Formats: sequence, structure tokens, C-alpha cells
Amino acid sequence: MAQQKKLVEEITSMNEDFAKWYTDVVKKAELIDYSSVRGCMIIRPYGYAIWENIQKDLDARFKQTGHENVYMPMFIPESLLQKEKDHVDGFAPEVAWVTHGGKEKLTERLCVRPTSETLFCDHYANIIQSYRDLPKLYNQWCSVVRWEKTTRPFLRSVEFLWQEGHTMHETKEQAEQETLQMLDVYADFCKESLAMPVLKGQKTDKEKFAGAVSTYTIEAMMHDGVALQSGTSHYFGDGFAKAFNITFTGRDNKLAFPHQTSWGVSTRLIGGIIMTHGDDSGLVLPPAVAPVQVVIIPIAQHKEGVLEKANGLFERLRAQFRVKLDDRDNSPGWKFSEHEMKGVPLRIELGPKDIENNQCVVVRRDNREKTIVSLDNLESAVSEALKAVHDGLYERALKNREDRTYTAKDFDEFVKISNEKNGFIKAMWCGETECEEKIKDVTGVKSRCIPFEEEQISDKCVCCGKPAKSMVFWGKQY
RNA sequence: CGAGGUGUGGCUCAGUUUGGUAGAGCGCUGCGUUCGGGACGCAGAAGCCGCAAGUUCAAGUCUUGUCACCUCGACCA
Repeated sequence: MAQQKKLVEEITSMNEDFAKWYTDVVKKAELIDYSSVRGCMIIRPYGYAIWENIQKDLDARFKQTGHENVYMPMFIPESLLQKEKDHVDGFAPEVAWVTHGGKEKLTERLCVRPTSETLFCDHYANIIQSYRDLPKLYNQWCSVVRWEKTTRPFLRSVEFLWQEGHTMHETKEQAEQETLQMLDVYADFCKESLAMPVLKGQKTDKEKFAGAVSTYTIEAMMHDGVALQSGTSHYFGDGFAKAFNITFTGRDNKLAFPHQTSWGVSTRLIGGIIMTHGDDSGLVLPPAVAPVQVVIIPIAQHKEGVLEKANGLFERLRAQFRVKLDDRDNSPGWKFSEHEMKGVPLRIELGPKDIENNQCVVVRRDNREKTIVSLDNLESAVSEALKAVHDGLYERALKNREDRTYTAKDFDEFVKISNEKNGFIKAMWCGETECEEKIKDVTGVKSRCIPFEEEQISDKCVCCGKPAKSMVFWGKQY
């Protein structure tokens, strides 16, 4: 037979141009559209459905760990933003300001929240009086605005959707424990629901959040070897509490400042999913958050009984799975490609031959493996196949990270690796910001984190040769 | 924000050098034939050429400005 003619332009191959591949996928999978506001994106139904699934899953994990949802205003008066110095220094350059209400100029301008620490603190000052009021475990789902100079869909946009948890605790220990607990919640979620392996660790002083005592991070590696900071959890100590005069009467009847945390993940996770799992045919979605987990494609659907039978399968499966029957009037091949582009984890093909044999063909998106399944035990086969897709994605992502993780013992080696490869570089560090900056200036590579699981590569700093304090993962980032 | 690039039906682009009645493929609509990896035929709809000024008898094409997007740097979730 003649070669199949290409009707639709394919997306750019990952190896040819990863950045272009990314934007192609984001557009062709109908996740977003560009809007008429610079740097702001329209999240389309298919993209938003992924976010809804992420929200639903994470929100349940937050509730399980005792958190409550609230909603804070989107405006912050300038005076409030300025109460904590490091914080305002960190965010002031990238906030949007509201200066007028209608035609009236405001006496105090309002910023559109870039993050809500200050609003939560302002409120906490009012409602926290006693140790009996602690802990306060609040979270909010909202959007924030940061006037970024260069933007990319999901990875960095001027407005983005996220959740921000803000908690207050009686003791330092409790707050630190909360900080680490939420980092674990994020890491577990990434592994169990997004099939994304992440490194847990602490940010260096240079990279930590504006106003935080310590910042913890989960770092994922994208398919091209570039890092993505996928979630952060901060311990604030009592710095904000002092700045906002939040006090409580302790068990000893003395006034004390509570200890604070905040933690967040954003729609950036969707960018992470795309760049972790996607391939040259488009998106590949982890089953737990895929808007459509299974698509049924009837073959020769005009023939007697095919559509009826396909519809029967649809009715059976929808009780347990997010399933879609594609009975549009396109050719099966066209539908295959379309749903591969959109990353649907499983495809079921059902044609006259199958119906004759009481079977269907189940095809995995991650490796295109085809299995013939008896219709008698379809539900369990689908369930197993979805799990296999999840595991397959996780293993592949983990292998990619391992293959792209290098070790540098001295500076020359570090420079050589960073010039030749994208990936994580493990190297020892003395703890001085000076060395961190030198490494960045020379190689363009930044510190990702000091991992919780450190290795003793050597006893000397890779940069200055002085005694090393910790091992650091280094890498380029999105 | 610095350097480079691109803006022409929904999409990808040709046309700009040398100003002279807006093109192609795909997609879309209708009808028919097809259907196990992006099917085929016939008929049709759809663009004041990113936007704004200017030069000219005449501007997609020349000039100036402006906006958006892409790539690479500096900054960030």
C-alpha cells in the first residue's frame, strides 16, 4: 500500500528543539490559548480539567493533614506589604499596582497579591490570642500576579493559579515539622499522582524565599535534563510575627510570638507533567490526573452493531473510570493520533473482529503496547493497565534523572560537565555564597538544593577547595 | 530589560528584493464513498496582509512608531 499521507503538521521533535516542542504540545493538546494580556494565558477546558484533578487530589491530602481552606483578598495595601523588609525587597520589583478606583486616585495604592503572607499575618494578628488558638492551619486556592519579564505557558506566567498554605504554630519544632510534613505531602503527590520523581532538599541561603528562615524544595528533572522547582515549603521562624505583632499567651502565661510556615504549588506542575512525560507524539498524562483516562475508539463504526457495543463498553467503564467514547466521523487513525496528542493514557479499540471474539484491544499511551483483552474482565484489565502506565511513566522519568545525574569532584570537572550536559551535578560545597555565585557566573548553573539524602563525594568544596559542609545538587532550571 | 528573529483566511507558510485587482496546502461546511495508525471525490464559505501614522495616482510590499509571539542572555513558582 501507499505510504500514509501526513495530513496534519506534526509537532516539532523534542530532540530538535525542546522549547518549541513544549509550546507545540501545549497548544495542540488544547491546554491553553494565548490571551490579549501579555504573559497571561487562557487555560482551556482540557488544561483546566487537569488542574481540577490536581486540586481535588491535593486538597484531600491537605484536609487529611488537618488544614482548612479560606479566601483572602486579592489586594494588599502598600503599607502591609512593606512590613517585612526582606519580603518586600524580594517581591516589590515584580508586583502590579492598583492606583485608581474608578476615576478617584487611591490615597494608598494596592498591590495585586504576588503571594499572601502579609494578608494572612494581618488576619492572624486579629484572631490569635492564646496557645489554645494554635495551630492555625489555613490554605487558599487562588491566583497570584507577578510581573515577570519573560513568560512561558504554565512555567512562568504573569498570573498563575496556585495554592498557598499559611500556618501558625506554638513552637519552632511544630512549625518546622509542618514545613517538612507539607514537603512530604508534595513529594508523595508528585510520585503517586503525577508519576514524577522529585528530589527533596533545602535551598541555600541565596536561593531561599524572601523572608524565610529556611526554604525546602522538591526538584524535578525534565526530559531535557533541566530542573523544575515543583513545590516549596518555607519555615519563617517568628520574623513575620514580630513584624506584624502577632502574639499569643503561652502555657506559661507569658506573651510569645508564634512560628510560621508557608508552602505552595502552582499550575507550573502541569508544565512539569508535560516536560517529564511527553514525547514526540504529544502529551502523556499520568492516569491519576488525566481528564480522560480511557478513550474508546470504534473501528468501522458504521457497521451493524459496532457503535452499540462500544456504547455498552462506555457505560460499563464510566462507573469506575473517566472514559470517553469517540464516535466522531473521523478515521480511526486520525483519532489515534488526536488522543495521543492529548495524552490519554489508555485507548480501547473495538471493531467487528473483536466483537465476534468477545474482545477488545487495549493500547497503552506510554509505550504503545497492545493487549487483546476479553470483554468479560475488561474492568480489571483496564485498572491494571492504568497502573502499569503510571508505573511505566515513573520508572522512565526516574531513569532519565539517574542517567542525567553526574558527579563532579573538582572545579574543572564541574565546568566540563556543565558545558557538555544538561542535568544534575552532584558536588560538595563549603557553604559560602561566594562559591555559589562563582559557580553560577562561570557555568550558568545554580544550586538546586541540599538533598536530605546526602552523599560524601569528597571532603573539599568543589569550588574553593576548603572543607565541605554539604553536598549540593546543581543544575539549570526553568 | 539587552541581542536576534517572526507577524498575510482557523493553522503552516508563499508573495515584500523591483509598489499595480490577495495565493497554496491543511482545517472548516455540504453530499457521496470509506473506516484495525492522521482516507478519497465533488461542491462551497472564509483574509480591509499585527496595529497606527506617513510617502505615493496606487502600499502586503517603502518609511517611522507601536504591540504580540519565538530564541538566547539577566530576574523568578
